[in-house]
Amino acid sequence: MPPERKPFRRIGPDQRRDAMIDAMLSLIAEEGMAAATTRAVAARAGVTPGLIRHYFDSKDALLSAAYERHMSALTAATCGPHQGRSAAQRLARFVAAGLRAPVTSAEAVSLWAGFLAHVQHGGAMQDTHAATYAEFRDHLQALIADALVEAGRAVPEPALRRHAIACNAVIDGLWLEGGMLPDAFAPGELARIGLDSVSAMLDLALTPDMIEEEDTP
Amino acid sequence: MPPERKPFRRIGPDQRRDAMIDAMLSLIAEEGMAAATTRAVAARAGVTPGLIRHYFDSKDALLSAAYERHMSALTAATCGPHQGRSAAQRLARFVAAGLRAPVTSAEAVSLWAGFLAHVQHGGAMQDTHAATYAEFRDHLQALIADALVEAGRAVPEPALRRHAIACNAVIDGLWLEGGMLPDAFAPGELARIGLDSVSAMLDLALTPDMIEEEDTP
DNA sequence: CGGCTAATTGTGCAACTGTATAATTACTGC
DNA sequence: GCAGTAATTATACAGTTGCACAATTAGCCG
Repeated sequence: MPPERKPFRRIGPDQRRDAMIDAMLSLIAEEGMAAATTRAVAARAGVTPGLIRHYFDSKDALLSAAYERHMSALTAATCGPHQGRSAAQRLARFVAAGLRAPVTSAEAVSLWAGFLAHVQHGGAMQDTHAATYAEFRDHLQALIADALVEAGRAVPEPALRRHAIACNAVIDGLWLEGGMLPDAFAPGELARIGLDSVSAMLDLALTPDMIEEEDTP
Repeated sequence: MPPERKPFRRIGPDQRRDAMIDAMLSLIAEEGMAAATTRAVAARAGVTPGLIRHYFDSKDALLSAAYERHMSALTAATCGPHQGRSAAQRLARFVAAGLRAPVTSAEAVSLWAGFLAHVQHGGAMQDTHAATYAEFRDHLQALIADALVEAGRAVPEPALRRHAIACNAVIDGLWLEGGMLPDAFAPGELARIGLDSVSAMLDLALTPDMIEEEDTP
């Protein structure tokens, strides 16, 4: 009797890559970075450990790919093309989008936390980190500038930078709290607090009705 | 010839414990959580790996002790007894203290990041986390309440809670940015931004002169 | 000075990790 | 159909890790 070997199907290379990245992400989110071993990832992806090395140069490469995917998903969900009649409305929607699921969620924050330590201590992940951070803050600063100009206020660049730093901080802080203590806030509460805070800091009215869905097609 | 054995001195038990905790903390801050193995910690503490188990039930117990120490150091430095003539001044000093070294520093944030992932996934560290967080926010909320009452403003409890959440978020966010991009901000810049933000959010004047050192003994 | 105790050392081990590599097999083009 | 090739499996290996345990020794108390 021939030794039984696991049967398998060949699927598209991109699909396999994605399956492994998905497995890695869900493992980190659910059981933490320490549990995300090559064997565990392979098992969850329904493959043999050896296959990981066929698609990625090393475990670190897989980790980098996973990090990149997670961060670009977050950025896309927040910075995505928010339509709005006014600049103020676009800003309001940006703030609210970042403080709602799926961006603000226990899984997203858990993942980010798992990666954070690895980002700081060398590796290719630092580039992704810097790029993501810069994109987010630049986007926010542009939205703020537009909204202030729209309101007829000329703000010099240093003050604009400070505004962007501060608004970014509130959003980050609320995002963190919301992800780490999911039950401590009512749905929509964080978005409202974020809106109020940014309003106060910029002295610019951002009202809840700005973020409501539009039913007019 | 008798096999040479490492000579050693007996030092107070508390001192040894502290040495191991120190070793663990500096190791995590400098080289990340992954590098903080029992052997590495023992080596840095100038001790044999076996001794760790004599003082701590497990590596996790040492980790918990280290986490507790780091967080209580942070809390003490921020919530510490800030004297001030007015409630507004005490609030201003609280904010500024949290956004200055050593609280806001690459080491402190690196350490926190290293622990963060472990906190979320079980263990005794969650209690420390919850306690630290609650202490910090309650302290902040009390300071805000005092400052608003002092200004003759009666604020209902739900609004007060939202204020505390928002102020806490700005401080956390700025702290994070400051620790992760230490060179992106001028000295004192974060404290100023924090002060301005809290001022705007509470509609309460917190001026830079409130946080200056007093020379009168 | 001489023992007692606990602090400290040294060694070993079983489990696990990332990775290398050879052996198989499912699919593709002819 | 049939060969060729890339995808996939299986196995093995060297290094590390946390931890257990017995052997030593420093300091204290009489």
